[in-house]
This record gives sequence, structure tokens and C-alpha cells, in this order.
Amino acid sequence: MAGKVLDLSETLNKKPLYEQIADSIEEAIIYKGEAASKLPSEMALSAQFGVSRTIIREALKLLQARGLVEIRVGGGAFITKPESEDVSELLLRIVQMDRIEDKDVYEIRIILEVAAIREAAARISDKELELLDSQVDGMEAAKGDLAKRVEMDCEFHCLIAKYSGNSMLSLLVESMTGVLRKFIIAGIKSPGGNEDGIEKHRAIIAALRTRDPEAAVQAMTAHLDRSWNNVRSQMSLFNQSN
Amino acid sequence: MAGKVLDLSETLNKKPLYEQIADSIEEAIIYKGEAASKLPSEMALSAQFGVSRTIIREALKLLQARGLVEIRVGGGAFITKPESEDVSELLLRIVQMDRIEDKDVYEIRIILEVAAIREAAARISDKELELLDSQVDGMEAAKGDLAKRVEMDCEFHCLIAKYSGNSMLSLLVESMTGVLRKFIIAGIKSPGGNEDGIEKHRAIIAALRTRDPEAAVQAMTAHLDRSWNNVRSQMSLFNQSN
DNA sequence: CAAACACAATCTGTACGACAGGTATACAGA
DNA sequence: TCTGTATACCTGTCGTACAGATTGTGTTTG
Repeated sequence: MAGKVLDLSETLNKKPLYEQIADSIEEAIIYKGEAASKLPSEMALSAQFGVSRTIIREALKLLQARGLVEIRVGGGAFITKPESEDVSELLLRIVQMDRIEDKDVYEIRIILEVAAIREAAARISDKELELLDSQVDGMEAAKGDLAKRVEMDCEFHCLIAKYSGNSMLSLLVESMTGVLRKFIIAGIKSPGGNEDGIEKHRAIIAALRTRDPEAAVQAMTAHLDRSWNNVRSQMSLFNQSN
Repeated sequence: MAGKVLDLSETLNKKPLYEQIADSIEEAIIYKGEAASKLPSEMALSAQFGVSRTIIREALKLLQARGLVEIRVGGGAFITKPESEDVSELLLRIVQMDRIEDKDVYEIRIILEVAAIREAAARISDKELELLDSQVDGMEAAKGDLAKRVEMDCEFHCLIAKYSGNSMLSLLVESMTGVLRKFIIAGIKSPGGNEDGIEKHRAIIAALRTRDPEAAVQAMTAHLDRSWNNVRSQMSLFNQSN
């Protein structure tokens, strides 16, 4: 009679406290949180949820890995939006652990970027074309600086995806870029790959300028096919000499 | 003169201990770990790395969120491979927080699945065609059980992606399925959507059986276009009545 | 008056100890 | 041989304590 009442909610909530708290905070972030705003301190959250600071910290670690918060030492936890970079990291791990073949990964690049440029060609503005121009100018200027050259190359392709007008497509292309970076580097390092790449990028812009989707697709396909050949030869060389 | 010697290693290692430990364990998992194998206990890791159990626990939380380990109460931490489900969760958060439009998301589905079926048509085996048949049989049998019907529908599309022979494409289609689930549900719930879907799936198999890529693409496109119309009308209804 | 410096409050990082509760293994008994 | 129980092991949770980083404030100085 005087026994404790069975708490069924606890029977179902097998999940440890730190996960429940993490999910609870995540929900609050997604539905009510503004980016860059500061979360209460660990002490405050501890009091607010009625759990120890340990739990709050472990929950924040989960959220940090989910890309939802950024924790600054001595500063606090700030809300951040998960980005394509987070997707890239995750995909990269899967690619490595599942030993997904290079050609399979590169083929996705072709599928996505061809789809992107097809849509971009029909809707790109003059201003956006100019931005692409200056991007290639930057690539040419950074011809000697591999890191910068690579970064601007990646940005070029991401820009086209952005100009497709499809945010999801843009997100995926950006995510794939993180996975593809090693290929892009190999392509630039391959004999003549640096100059050839720049030339092909200009051809892509020229095709876009005609607003003819199929011409743009063809220019992009030509670039990616050539690039893949360069990548393959460069990487097989690397593997042999390694 | 008697000032402390600058410790450059510490200058570079700005990252907190728990992150360093997490990265260290991650590297070990990726390069030397076998799936399902058990990690040392928190106490053992604590001693091994020379840090407190607190740090180990927080590091494990990071790895848990990265999809690299699964922590069982009283059992221990086990190595797991990150899966498409993890990608789905991440993409779903981004889609929600960035308010990416439904049509943009659905369009990616079309792009990926059309690419998948094009490759699958050229290489699918008789046995795989039979498996697709039985999958649709299952969908028909589960016509009344929405949850099961949805799951088998998703599996059907993932199977085709798998039969494309491209692991990366398969991964992305599976990941997108997690994001698209609400659309698939809406499509089935729309008037006639359930039966129509099953019929269209059979048409897809028939097209695949001819091994004609373009015929298969057309069947898939017809299905996805029709489905999208159903989804839109169903979701706008839902939104109005909500 | 303004700028730079110093101090104080706040917050995260890290460590240690303790106990509850879940899991699995090994041993004993039927 | 099978079953059930006891035990060792392991994660979950809590509390305290202190170091180090950051930020804001107030004072001092040019």
C-alpha cells in the first residue's frame, strides 16, 4: 500500500540521463535556439535540469560531436549550426572504414556536379558569372600555392552548386568536396593538371555564359573526366612509389 | 632570465584533453579496430592514457556521437561502424535548421535514384530481380500496416541503389531515405497512393528486367514524379488542417 | 580624458572518490 | 547437463576541489 508508485516513464526511458539531457537540449536548440547565442553555464544547466554537472558535461560532448554547440574554454557553450564540414567528416569515416572505392566516390561527384551545373546554367546571373571569373583568376594567381589553389578550386565547384538554387544539392556538393579533397589535390599535382584545370574552368564559365544547360553539362563532364584520368595516374604513381 | 621555457607542444595542442584522447582512440579504431570488438574498460583506458576516468568518459561520448562506439551499461564500449543512419540524422538536423525546402530535398532523391537505376539496369542479376519482386510482394502484404509498408518501400529503393554496384551511391541513397521518410509516408497516405506506389514499383522491376537503362530511368522518373505530386497534395492538406 | 593595465568574477577543464545499478561469468547444486 | 545464484566487473551518476582561460570592471597612468 505504502509502496512506491511504479514510474512507467522510467521503465521506457532506458536511455542514460546524459542522452536524455542531450536530446532535450537539442530539441530546445533546434526549435527555439538562435545561432551564436550562448547556452547557460554548466552550473546553471545542472541546476535547471536537476542533475549533476557531470551529466551536463557529457551531454554537451554529445551535442558538440553532433555539431550543435561549440564549447569555448572559460567562455561557455554556444549554439552552432551543423555544416557540410560535419557531413564531410562523417562520410570520410564511412568511406575509410567501408573501404569504398575511389571511382565510386568520384562518380558521385560527377552525378551531383553535373546535376548542379545543369540547373545553374538556366538561372545564373551576370553577377554570379563575374564571381566565377574572379574565382578562376584567384586560382591562377595561387598557382604556386597548392593549399590555396586547392581551396579555391573547391570553392569554384561549390559556387556552381550554390547557383543551382537547390540548397540540398549545394549542401551535398560541399560535403562531397570534403571527401574528394585528396582527389582534387592529386589532379592539380598531376603533370599539366594545374594549368589544364584552370583552362577547363574557364571553359565551364564560357559554357555557362551561353545559358545552355547541355553545353554547360558537357564542359563540366569534360573537365571531370579529364581530371579523373589525371587523378588516377597521379595516385597510382604515388601508390607505386610509396 | 629564469623564465619558464616555452612549451611549443602545448602551444599547438590547444585542444582539450578529452578531444585529444577521442581523436587518438578514433585513429586506433579506424586503422586497427575490428567492428564489434570491445574497447578496454574506462578504468583501463584511464590508466593506459594516464588521464582521469572523467576524460575517458567525455572522450567516449564524443566517439559515441560520431557513431564509432556503442556504450552498453555494465557491458563496455564496443566498436561500431558509422552508418547511413548517422548521416541521415545529421542531414535531417541541417535540413531543419537551414529550413531547406521540401522540393530541393526531393529533387536530390530523383537525381540520386535515377543515377542508381541507370547503372543497376545494366548489371542487375536475375536473382536480384527476384529479390525486388519479393520485396514488392511484401509491400503489398503490408498494405494495411503503414510502418511496415513504409519500411519495405524504403528498402526497395535502397536495394536498387545497392544493385547499382556503387557503394557511395548506395550510402547516399540510404542516407537520403532517412531524410525523405516523411515524404514517403505522405505519398502512401495520399488518396490511391498506396496502391499506385505498388503498381509503379512493379513497373520499375519490369523495366529493369529488360536491362534497358533508359527504360528503367523512365519508369523510376514516372514513379518519383507521380509520388511527388501525391506528396505535395497530401502535405498541403495536412498543413491546412493543422 | 582616454588608454592601458590589473584585478575579480565567471566558466570550462581535469582529477579523485564513492556508490548505485546493470551485465556477464563462473561456480555450485539439482 | 542444466539451472540458478553469487560474485566480479563495468558503466551511470553525484559531489567536491582546484587549475587555467576568458571576460568585464575598475583603477591607474600618460
